[in-house]
Amino acid sequence: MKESTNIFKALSDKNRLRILKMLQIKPLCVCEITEILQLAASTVSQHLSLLKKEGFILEDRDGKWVNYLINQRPGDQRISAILSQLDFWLGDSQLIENDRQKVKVVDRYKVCGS
Amino acid sequence: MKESTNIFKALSDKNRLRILKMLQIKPLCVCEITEILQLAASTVSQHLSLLKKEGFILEDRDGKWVNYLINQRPGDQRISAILSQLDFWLGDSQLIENDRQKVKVVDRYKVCGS
DNA sequence: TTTATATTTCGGTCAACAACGAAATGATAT
DNA sequence: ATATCATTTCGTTGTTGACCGAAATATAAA
Repeated sequence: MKESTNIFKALSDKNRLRILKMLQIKPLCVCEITEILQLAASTVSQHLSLLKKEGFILEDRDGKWVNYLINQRPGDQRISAILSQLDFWLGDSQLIENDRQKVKVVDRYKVCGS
Repeated sequence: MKESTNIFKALSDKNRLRILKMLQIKPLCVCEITEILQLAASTVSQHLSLLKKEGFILEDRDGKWVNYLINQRPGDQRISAILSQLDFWLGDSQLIENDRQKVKVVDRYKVCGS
């Protein structure tokens, strides 16, 4: 029997919250997120891996890209509760708003593999 | 303007969650919580200080004791949402159930200062 | 005032974790 | 098959946070 993980832990990291809010705009691949957050690709990959493990997001391979997207039907009710109320929990954040603006215009053919 | 603190951070620590659930039974002083969690009093004091700062609990000095209690009217809506749904977020935990049983019988005149 | 008890603050240790770059892997295109 | 690009895994490093004991503070009792 495995000790249940603390659901709040996955959300205690600011960059993981930023990623979740970005994915609410549209699915993104690792290098797009890397570009917006200005973190190493390996770091972003690890955040995504954790969010996936906890059930917040899904991955969908598309050729050489791996797209990550919000999990619309999470097994755990608490996940869907959080996802549907993320704005309520986070409040206003200029940083996150900026991220989301960038998501709308990011182009993987430009930002990846220059 | 102050950067808003991440509300999930206060809840990412297991012992702080245990404390919150204990205080939902009844107000407790530091040494009672110390006895039940089997942590140093200084550690418990720090957890309580953080929970108070975030608005989850209040303190109420009573002579040499400082009682901590759930904040029934938190300024932040998110706090009351969490407090009223803590069971939903935490699920079943034998550890926490045990804590709460102990809260019901703990006696500060016995466990403190001997 | 002195003593005792409860709590907080302080300084330090250790473990957990976020971050990085390099190497390994997966997939496409040449 | 080889080259290229996207991603993941691995090993390391610096930071953060939980924890402790000792010292300082607050209150009550003697």
